[in-house]
Amino acid sequence: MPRETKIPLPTLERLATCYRYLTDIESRNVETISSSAIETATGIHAAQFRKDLSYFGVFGRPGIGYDVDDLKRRIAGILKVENEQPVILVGAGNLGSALVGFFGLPQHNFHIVAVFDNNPRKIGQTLWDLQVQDVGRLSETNAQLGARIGIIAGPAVAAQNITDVLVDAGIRVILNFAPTTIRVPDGVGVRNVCFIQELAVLSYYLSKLPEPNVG
Amino acid sequence: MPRETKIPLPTLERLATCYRYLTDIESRNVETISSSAIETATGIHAAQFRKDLSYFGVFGRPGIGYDVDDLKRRIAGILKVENEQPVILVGAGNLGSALVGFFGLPQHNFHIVAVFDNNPRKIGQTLWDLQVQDVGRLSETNAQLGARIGIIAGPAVAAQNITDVLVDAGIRVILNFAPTTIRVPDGVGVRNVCFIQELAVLSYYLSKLPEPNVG
DNA sequence: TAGATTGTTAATCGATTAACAATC
DNA sequence: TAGATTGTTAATCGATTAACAATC
Repeated sequence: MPRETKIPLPTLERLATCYRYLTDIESRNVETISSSAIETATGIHAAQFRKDLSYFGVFGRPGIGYDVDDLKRRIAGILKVENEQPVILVGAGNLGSALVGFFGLPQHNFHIVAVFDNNPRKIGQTLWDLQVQDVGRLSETNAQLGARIGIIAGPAVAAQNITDVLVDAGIRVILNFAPTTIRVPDGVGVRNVCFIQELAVLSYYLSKLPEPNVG
Repeated sequence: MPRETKIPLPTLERLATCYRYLTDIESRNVETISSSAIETATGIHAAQFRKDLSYFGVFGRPGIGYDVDDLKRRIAGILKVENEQPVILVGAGNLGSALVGFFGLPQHNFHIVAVFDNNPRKIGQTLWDLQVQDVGRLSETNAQLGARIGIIAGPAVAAQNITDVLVDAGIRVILNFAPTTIRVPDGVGVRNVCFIQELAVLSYYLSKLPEPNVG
């Protein structure tokens, strides 16, 4: 099998942004869209967007632009988000609860099919339509469910243990909300979301901004 | 005033990661740490980390490494996270509630001092130690509080309105959790966190991973 | 046809990495 | 001193942008 050209990570992130945008405008009756219209709406540079698509041989029509439905389908095909995918979540705290209840997830074909925690006070409780399960039974449960996407919404101290359990249960990619670095074996993908780091970067921005209304 | 060298964004993100890590190990009695130990712990390449620090004239000792306390203080000074900073939050839903209750925020000197919503059923309710206020009074309230950091935890359809209100109220940097692109005037900083986009990128990873146990 | 917008190339820009003299 | 690790330079690498012939 010929190796696919290595796709830059920023390209994938931009395609995800674009896909989210196309989902937004689907309801409106727009048939075609140009790369510069996408730039206006999303901030993604038009030439860059066209280049991003060119990695995958996605084509618009010169002089016209892109068919919205077609473009959306093509990007969905690239990101492999056309079909429902089961997701398991570890950590039934506030954040975990927010994620399970987040209506945007099913809308984008991600379905949280099980929630786990190690806190006996939480195990057995109901979170929306799911019953919180003992994290000790995660592997067993996922043998049935077959999820390959996992979300860590537990505290930093537990994150590495949770990671190990997830990987053991066949999870192949992990979205980590715990503010700590987790180690995974080769062949497992991780993305980290860390509120505090985001705020820290914004704090730097803030310190560099000129003060308004001074003098 | 001589213009400071433009700092690469990835440098700031790495410094934020490093800072979070140094906060973690503060409790353990480690006095010094080398750039390669930081690489092991955080995945940040050692040479890159040293280069990152060099933008700011932060120095370790050849042959020894970095004094942990000193390094932490210096990075805090760069990111301007040494002192408590007030933060206001818009959106008292599940995510907003999770953020207000997130113990990691005060630990890192970010204090959510007010929560707003436009839903009459939520206004007046208590979220942890805060009472949800009418978003219509945000500007008025923030005139007292003086927060310059804002968090958007509302739905995508409301995000642009919320943004405008925040900017109007003197907010200078915004952490946006709504899955949509917001427009801000020049001089206002934004960072977006979008769960769905993270999952979409992971979904791509997943499709590229070799299937284990096949054949 | 004229106008608009594409895909792609080449030029630019910026970030990462390797290497090493300096130094604790 | 010998070993370790720094800060910085130069080389490499990769991503972004501008420009334009092709084409609807």
